[in-house]
Amino acid sequence: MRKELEKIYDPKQVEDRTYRFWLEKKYFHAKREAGKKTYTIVIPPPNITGQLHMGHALDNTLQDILIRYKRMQGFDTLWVPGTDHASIATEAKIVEAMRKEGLTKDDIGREAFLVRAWEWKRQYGGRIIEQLKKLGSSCDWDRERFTLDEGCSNAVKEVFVRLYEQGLIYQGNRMVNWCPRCNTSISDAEVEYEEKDSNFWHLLYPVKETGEKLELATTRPETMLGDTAVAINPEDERYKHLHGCHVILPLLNKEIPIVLDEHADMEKGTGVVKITPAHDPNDFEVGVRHDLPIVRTFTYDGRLTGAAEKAAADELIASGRAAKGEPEVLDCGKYAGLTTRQARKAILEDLEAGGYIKSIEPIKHQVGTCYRSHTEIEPMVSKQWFVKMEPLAGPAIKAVEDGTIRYVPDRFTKNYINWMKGTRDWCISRQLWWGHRIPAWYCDHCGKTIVAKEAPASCPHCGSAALTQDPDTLDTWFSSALWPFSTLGWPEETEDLKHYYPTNTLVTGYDIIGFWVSRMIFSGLAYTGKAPFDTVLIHGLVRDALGRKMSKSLGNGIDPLDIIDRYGADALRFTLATGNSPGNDMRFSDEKVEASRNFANKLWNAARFILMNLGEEEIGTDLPQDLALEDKWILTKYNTLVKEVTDNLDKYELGVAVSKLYDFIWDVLCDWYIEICKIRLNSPDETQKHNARAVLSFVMSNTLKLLHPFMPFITEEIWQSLPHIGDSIMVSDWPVWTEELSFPQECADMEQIMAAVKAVRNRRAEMNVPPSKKAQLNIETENTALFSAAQPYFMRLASASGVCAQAVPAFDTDTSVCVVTEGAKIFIPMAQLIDFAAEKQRLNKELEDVRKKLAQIRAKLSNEGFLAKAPEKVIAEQKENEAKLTDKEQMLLQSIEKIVLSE
RNA sequence: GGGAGUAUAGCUCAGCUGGGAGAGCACCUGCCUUACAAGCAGGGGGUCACAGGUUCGAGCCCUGUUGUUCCCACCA
Repeated sequence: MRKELEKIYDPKQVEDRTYRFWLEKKYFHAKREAGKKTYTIVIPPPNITGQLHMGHALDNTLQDILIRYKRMQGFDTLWVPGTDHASIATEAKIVEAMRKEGLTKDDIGREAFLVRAWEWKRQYGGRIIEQLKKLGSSCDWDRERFTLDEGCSNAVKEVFVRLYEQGLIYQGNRMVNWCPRCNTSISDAEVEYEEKDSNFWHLLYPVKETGEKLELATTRPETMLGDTAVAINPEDERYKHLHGCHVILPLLNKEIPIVLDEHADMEKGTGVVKITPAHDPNDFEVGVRHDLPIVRTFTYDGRLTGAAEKAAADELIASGRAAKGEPEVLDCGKYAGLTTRQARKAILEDLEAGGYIKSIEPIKHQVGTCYRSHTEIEPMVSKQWFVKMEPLAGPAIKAVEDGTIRYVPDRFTKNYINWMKGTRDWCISRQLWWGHRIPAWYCDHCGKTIVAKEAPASCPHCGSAALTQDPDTLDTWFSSALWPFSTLGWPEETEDLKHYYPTNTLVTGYDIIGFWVSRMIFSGLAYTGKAPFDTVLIHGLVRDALGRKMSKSLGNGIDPLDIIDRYGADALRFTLATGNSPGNDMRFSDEKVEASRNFANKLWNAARFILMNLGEEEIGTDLPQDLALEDKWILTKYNTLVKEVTDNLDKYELGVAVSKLYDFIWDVLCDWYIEICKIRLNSPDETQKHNARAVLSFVMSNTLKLLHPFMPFITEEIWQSLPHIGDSIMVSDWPVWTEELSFPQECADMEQIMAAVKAVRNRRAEMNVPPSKKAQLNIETENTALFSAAQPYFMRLASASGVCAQAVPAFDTDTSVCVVTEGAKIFIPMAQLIDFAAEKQRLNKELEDVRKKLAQIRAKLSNEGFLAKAPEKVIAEQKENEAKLTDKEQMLLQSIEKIVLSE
């Protein structure tokens, strides 16, 4: 029973139903089939706080195309889905929600906070999964994972303990980027630079020994209370007399040394730099070199320190439990408790009053901000956990250099290697609650640190049972880095891990190569001994129609769900695949989706036409024995398409593959083949009818397979209506190129006729002859058999009333219009319809064009260099062209003469 | 400061290893030709950013210039 299809394709009638059908049939589920090659992708896990945006839509469309393609090719295919706990982003949202209730984290405590967080996850974590399903993603939902689930947490602990034992994780007082808003440290990669207006304040610090005033510039005067030195360049002639001297720090009246350090750039400013080791990364390094005291003057929530903070720090230092490099804390006295912004103002006022400000110079300044909250980050010395990168980076660079892992497109290799080489130690501890808690305990008694997967009962050093776990959690990316193998069960040697790891293709945007891809690579190599994937397919950003980044603040984001609602998931996927070449950004606009929607509708109507013509006849999936010229032509074209689509998918040129499909379906299949088939479908000959139906059905059904990875819903719907074997197109066999469907001679013949049809149409259109006005075609050709047999084509496609083909010139050329195409001169006797003057003008223009081209070719052919050095094939081609054009020139001259005669 | 991308029709972009400039949208003309007006047929429109170079031949390769986008580092 065949369904009656609607005139306009309605995705809403099809998509949800079809998706449920696939789920029920368990087609997405990977079964670990012995003897089959595997193909595995792990999804870049979206944040549980997130809503599906265009970036996700693109990323997942590309993955689904690859997965569906490989599945049809017979691979044992697994696409692992899941979500990311996104510690900093999620925590921020929960804190924000609590703030509206008038609550803070400290009010409710860690446990109650985590209860809320899990509740949040329960409520929103599923949302984005449902949205991915709307897209048609064929993920194995039975294997869905979450970065904070038991298995992933186990993997995290395993890695932490191993790295600690290998000395690759260490704890230390180091300069970190502190976000006072999020109240946590963040990694270097999480700092974004934004240009802001600011000032250079030129300050004057009195020199103790000479009494002169030393001028220096700063952008952050509020840090001056923490200055522990002033640096000058050892080579700087201007200040040689100050070597070994001291300055008096204004406001505090504290004596601090003048140190000699390369960091002081003689070219910049006055060549003098104030050194604040606790609050500037460079100054910290200077401090280490000169063994300067580190004086912290900011609290972790961005205020100036006071007596209480000083007392706490003093006590810690006195207890002897402070780690090496623990900073001193200053009681900032009258400034204590001010925010850094308030402190800047107050300190500047006091400096001004004391005559310490020489001048103020406005500048544009790149300021580091938190990628999450966009708050200005404060560099702070604080005790954090770090991963030592150097030993891990080496193998990760090698794996890409030696081709174990390949970036597509290749240019991102360089990008990656630069990142890897430049990377500093990775700060992995976060002062947050939502995340993997660091598996480290401190003995309250002896102060030693214990790192273990499970909480130890007592201190292995002193036996004390009084242990306190490190309150911090790990950077989200620490667990994401393990994603390709933690999701498959690592560190357990699970069947899935053995079977599906290493994975194959990782699909992601270039914006997280540093954050994520590089960390997965070194993690995979270090912990599993294998590269986690063989190919990294990089795509660009989806921008709006004006080329701007889609962002919340601009409000120019386009909601993929809205697009699906209006145009269907297939149209969205097709749009995203079509404009896309690896690594390049793309612009998204409604017009493009409309074009895709129109394409879907075109396909739908072609299918309707075929189904309508199949009638009640039972047609198998085989081709008929007796193929017509047009059948051999379309099959040859189809066969080529199979090869092109397959090759381009293998090269990850998904955009090229999909545009080949578009051209074939629209131009070749619909505009030509279906039109030609109408001849036989309307004929009374049942065999002819049957043959046309069978070939149409064959070509459509197999073309649908090629299109299925791109437009899964509509292809399934149509495919099931056509004669088919099996339950679903998504598990049908991917077509392969075959010699049997290659008919080069017939293909060339057909194209000769098509060229003639086009020429006739063209001429008629130029002369404004309506299609209803039929005309006889008299064709002078050496291939009379072909053109005579083509009479039905000309009648159907070129408004011919009849065709007469002869080898010798025998037509009444005086009353005919002539068009010349390859292999034929066609005379159309409709002199009475023509405006002779216009026709003559047109012919002259064409003659001019032909002669221009001819001159070019002749210039080449008379060039001795060309004849000597160009390949024979090219020379032959040029000669052939010359002959054709010469022929055409003659024809045109004759035609012009005819017109002149008949005038 | 270091690196990468990109510049082709009015707009968005293809153009594979050098060998007669392409598509979609937009525009113009003619068609409701019983699958599709979300359609069919035809058409106009380009100094391939600029300047050199290599080559018999350059949109494509090399050098430089300009515009534009992005990444990394630094900016006391």
